[in-house]
Amino acid sequence: MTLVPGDLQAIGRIALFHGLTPQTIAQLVAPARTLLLRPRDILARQGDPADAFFIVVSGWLKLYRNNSAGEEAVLEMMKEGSTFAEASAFSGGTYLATAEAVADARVARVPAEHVVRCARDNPEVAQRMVSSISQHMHYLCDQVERLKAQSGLQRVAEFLASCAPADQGRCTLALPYDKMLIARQLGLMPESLSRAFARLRTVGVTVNAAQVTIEDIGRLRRIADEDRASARGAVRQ
Amino acid sequence: MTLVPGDLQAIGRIALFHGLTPQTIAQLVAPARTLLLRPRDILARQGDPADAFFIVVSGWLKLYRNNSAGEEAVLEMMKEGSTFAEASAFSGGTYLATAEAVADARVARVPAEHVVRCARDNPEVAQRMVSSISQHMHYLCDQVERLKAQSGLQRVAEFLASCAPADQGRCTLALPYDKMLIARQLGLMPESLSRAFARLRTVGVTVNAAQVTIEDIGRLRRIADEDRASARGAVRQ
DNA sequence: CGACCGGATTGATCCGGGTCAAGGCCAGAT
DNA sequence: ATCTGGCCTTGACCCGGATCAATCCGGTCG
Repeated sequence: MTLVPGDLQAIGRIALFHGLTPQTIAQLVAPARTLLLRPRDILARQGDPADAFFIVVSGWLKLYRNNSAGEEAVLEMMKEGSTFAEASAFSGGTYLATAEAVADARVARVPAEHVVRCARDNPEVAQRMVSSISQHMHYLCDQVERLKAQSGLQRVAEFLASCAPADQGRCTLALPYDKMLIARQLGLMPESLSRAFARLRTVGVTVNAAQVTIEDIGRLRRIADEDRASARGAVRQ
Repeated sequence: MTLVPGDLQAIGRIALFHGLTPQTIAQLVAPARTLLLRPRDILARQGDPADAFFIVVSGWLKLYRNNSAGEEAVLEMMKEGSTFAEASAFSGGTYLATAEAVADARVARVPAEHVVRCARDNPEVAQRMVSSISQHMHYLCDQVERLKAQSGLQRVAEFLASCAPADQGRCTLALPYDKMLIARQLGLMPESLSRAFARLRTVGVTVNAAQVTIEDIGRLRRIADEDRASARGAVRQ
């Protein structure tokens, strides 16, 4: 299915392409097709040749890998504006993870060789692609750091803080997808996530189904940033 | 200090540049300077503007981040042939981690703007740079997967297997750097690494100071690849 | 409407690994 | 040769999170 004008608009809004002329963007996505995905549809499979680069227009997808024992490790969640596989498409490699829809989603698919050509013709485009890759690396580094240096409780606190629209103060929000996914994304079992939510009640966080209210976002951030021992102390009544 | 012929030779041998003509390589590293580092010297600091890209000619460096609580999380160890900061240098960003020598090291430093110019002039070079970035992403994805899906013991088993020259059979090897670093790289405390080595004795792994002998590398690999429960079972006498 | 099913919570228990402390070992300094 | 300090190992203990199981809840489908 070809892109509708709304898709093009959505793509123009994403940070990756900010500052590019509308013509450049139009040219870049000219041969793109929109894919409509339903939950459990697979967009790309880890290990397959990366013959395209993807831009999420709407919906949610999870990026995950399954190890040889069969359990899946969720690497990242993608929503509107997220991009996937730019590095692999560029370098002629394979997809580093499987991308699977977890809600109805619209995704623009740009053939790899077209992206490579555009980047070759227009250094500005090449620049943006590498910036985008760089952001992904940044995200992955953050994730490794968090897994090595934070407790599960702290990762949950950080996740909630990252969902909040502001940097401090009070807020209420809705969890973006189900708790099982949140748990797997944070490297926890669903039961452990439940208990983490329960412990966070002592610092003014209440979770009711998908509804979350946070009394003080700053406090949550501080818990995430402290060392494990202090964080433990902070949630004791 | 300018590059010596040996440096150029070493750089030509690394995978990133395989297949490029000697002239192209020479041009790429023409303005490079060699830095001589001693243990604890810092090559680049997380957050500083990425004004150069680095190629390790010899020695060992650790890439790490320190969180706000002050503890450091080791992301990666670099040795001869490793490259660092290509994505950041390319996109005009900042270094994503601190690079610090842990043994005497020689590192070639290529100014960022020169790399960008070379890539612009020569699509082949751009291609290689992105491939290199892609490999780094691959490594980071692997790491996230391991931290989320494997137990400490399994990560140790995988590390040892990755040090082994062969895929199966018996071998002896020397640990590449001290155990404290190995532990931090695997997201463990040094004590836990010691205990992991001790538990692996039951599957034919003996560690004596830096000397390791592995009876059956395949068995080690299998332990790393199983699920946590089976791996636990495998090391019970 | 009731049956059903998958997600979410809660409890009981177990194990991995972190923490704290003591001691061994080796290398370099005095 | 002795001292000293850093790395490593070992032991005792505790805590976080996994596991197993029961229950609950909300939505869907007959």
